[in-house]
Amino acid sequence: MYRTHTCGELRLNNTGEKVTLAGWVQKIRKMGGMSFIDLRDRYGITQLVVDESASPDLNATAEKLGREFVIQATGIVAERTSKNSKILTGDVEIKLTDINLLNASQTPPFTIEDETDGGEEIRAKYRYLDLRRAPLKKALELRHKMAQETRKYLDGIGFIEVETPVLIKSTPEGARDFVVPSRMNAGEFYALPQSPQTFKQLLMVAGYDKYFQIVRCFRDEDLRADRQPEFTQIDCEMSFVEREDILNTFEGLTKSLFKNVLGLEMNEQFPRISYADAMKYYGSDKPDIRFGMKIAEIKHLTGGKDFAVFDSAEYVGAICVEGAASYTRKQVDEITEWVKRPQVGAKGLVYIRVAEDEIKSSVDKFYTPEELTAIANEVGAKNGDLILILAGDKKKTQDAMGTLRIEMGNRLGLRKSDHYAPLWVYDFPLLEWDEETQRFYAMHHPFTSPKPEDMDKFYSSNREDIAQVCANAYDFVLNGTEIGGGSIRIHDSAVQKRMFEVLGFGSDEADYKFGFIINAFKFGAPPHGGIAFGFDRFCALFGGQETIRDYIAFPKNNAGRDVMLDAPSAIDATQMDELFLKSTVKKA
RNA sequence: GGUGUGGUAGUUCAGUUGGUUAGAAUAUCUGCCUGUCACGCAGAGGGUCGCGGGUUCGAGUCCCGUCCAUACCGCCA
Repeated sequence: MYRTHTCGELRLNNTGEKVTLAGWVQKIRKMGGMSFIDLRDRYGITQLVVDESASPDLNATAEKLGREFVIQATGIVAERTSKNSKILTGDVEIKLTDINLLNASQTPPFTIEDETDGGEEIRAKYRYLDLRRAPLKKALELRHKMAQETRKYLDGIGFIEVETPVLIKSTPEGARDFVVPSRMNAGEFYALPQSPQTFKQLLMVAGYDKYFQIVRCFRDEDLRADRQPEFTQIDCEMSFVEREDILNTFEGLTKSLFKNVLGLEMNEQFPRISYADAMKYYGSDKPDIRFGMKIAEIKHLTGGKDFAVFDSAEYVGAICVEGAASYTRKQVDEITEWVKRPQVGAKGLVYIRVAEDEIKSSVDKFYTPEELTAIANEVGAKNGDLILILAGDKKKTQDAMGTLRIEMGNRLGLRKSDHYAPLWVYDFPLLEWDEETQRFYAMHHPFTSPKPEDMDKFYSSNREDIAQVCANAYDFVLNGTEIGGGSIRIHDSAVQKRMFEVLGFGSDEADYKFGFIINAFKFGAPPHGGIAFGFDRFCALFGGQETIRDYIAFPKNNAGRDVMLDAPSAIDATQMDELFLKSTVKKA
């Protein structure tokens, strides 16, 4: 037996017991006649003591130890003379009688501590060392807990977890597919699933009316702090349900996760907002409602004063930044520069300072104090507030207002990571017209059902009508991050056929890409719908982080590389030949 | 594909107007130290200043190119 206890469990009531621990040497403090060794494992840190009572052998072994050596240590649990309240085992220490060196270690390239001295890159290369650190360990433990609670909850309400294949068929709509060449079928490729979408719908046809899966998905698109090429979804589908059934079911799941993982009781129903209102009031389809600062359209208050910028603008939007009237000219200029960056894309920024005795703006030339006060009233500004105004093309300016709102929320510290504001967004547009390719694209995916009341428009021959069709789709948003999305699906093969027609697929093309599902729908498809949650993001938000990388044991870097494995990499000529591939670029 | 930021000791960083032998902290090693827990004290070793080219008497510093990392935009049904 390697150990009798872990490094995290010994307490005062173990005093006098002979114990054996095994773990990694976190730190050695040599005091001359005695030494302290911090021994670490997954469960904690326990202090070992080598003092004058130790044998020469023991002293010799202790002398050789370095950081991250793996040892087995036997001794007697003793109460410390000076206790350490920072660690759970801080009241006790082990007076060593024996050390067994199990494995030496090279000096690690960075310190294995909560606040490491290592940067991102070196830690990614030595991920197995980074994972020894407590913050990463906590992240993975949180993820584990989330997964277990999800399974427990969904199992408890009758869901069945079904695994779906990873080698599937490429359907080049939406994100790019990762593809896998087939050795047994010359010149043909599998694709890795972007989601198990079609399979879960086929499971509905098969009668498994409550399905879920915690499943890996793959998308070959550029990465972000919250986007990895392979990521995990909590993927769900239900039959004989309407939108409300799905929303209530997964609101229940979310509440149970909050309760059982974070200890937060959320008794209120989650707020719900339409896509149109989300855009209008927050300039985003995933509003962060941890703070107010709603956007107000003020075009009607700005006209006819010869201010060309506002007069020529399709849209004028304003937000009220509470308490920011004290911002200096320099600070306002800096925000102006910020909104003019290409990433935000505003042409300029108009401000109004609302102070006790006067109302002052960057457009005083054009507007009287009374007119400015009318704007202040419209956005609900009080004394001491600063109003920020952008104008221009409606869609772009709304987006920019949304970005500015988030930025001001950050600057004012209104986006607290330990405060959770869930939100459902629904009634998304079904389709988006793309000028470049002159066709509609599905905003969600091509199996999303139009809202029943929009069915007439859906069958209209007028492009404007079709563009206005609302989807029976919904997103789950937490703190301004899109966590989940889903829809009620099309289960009628005629409607599905119309959808492919609207998307500009010929019936041959639709058959080639989606023939299996069109066929399946001819055999009694039940009404169904579902949702998928981005599990990595969900975990990161529960952990109070914006980046998902620490919640994935072995993530990829910004360029989609695994810098530890050095993948992707070239393969040798034999492998290439077997797969009917020609070497064009790199040699191994 | 684009924009910003960064690349200097094992690691995290500083390095002024282009000017002597490129510094600090931490890590490592050596010695001292019997109650430390960010131990302390004394000392030592450790550098292709990402890479290539250019300007210059002289480049970590300026210019051009390139690679890498990172955040964002495009992209992500």
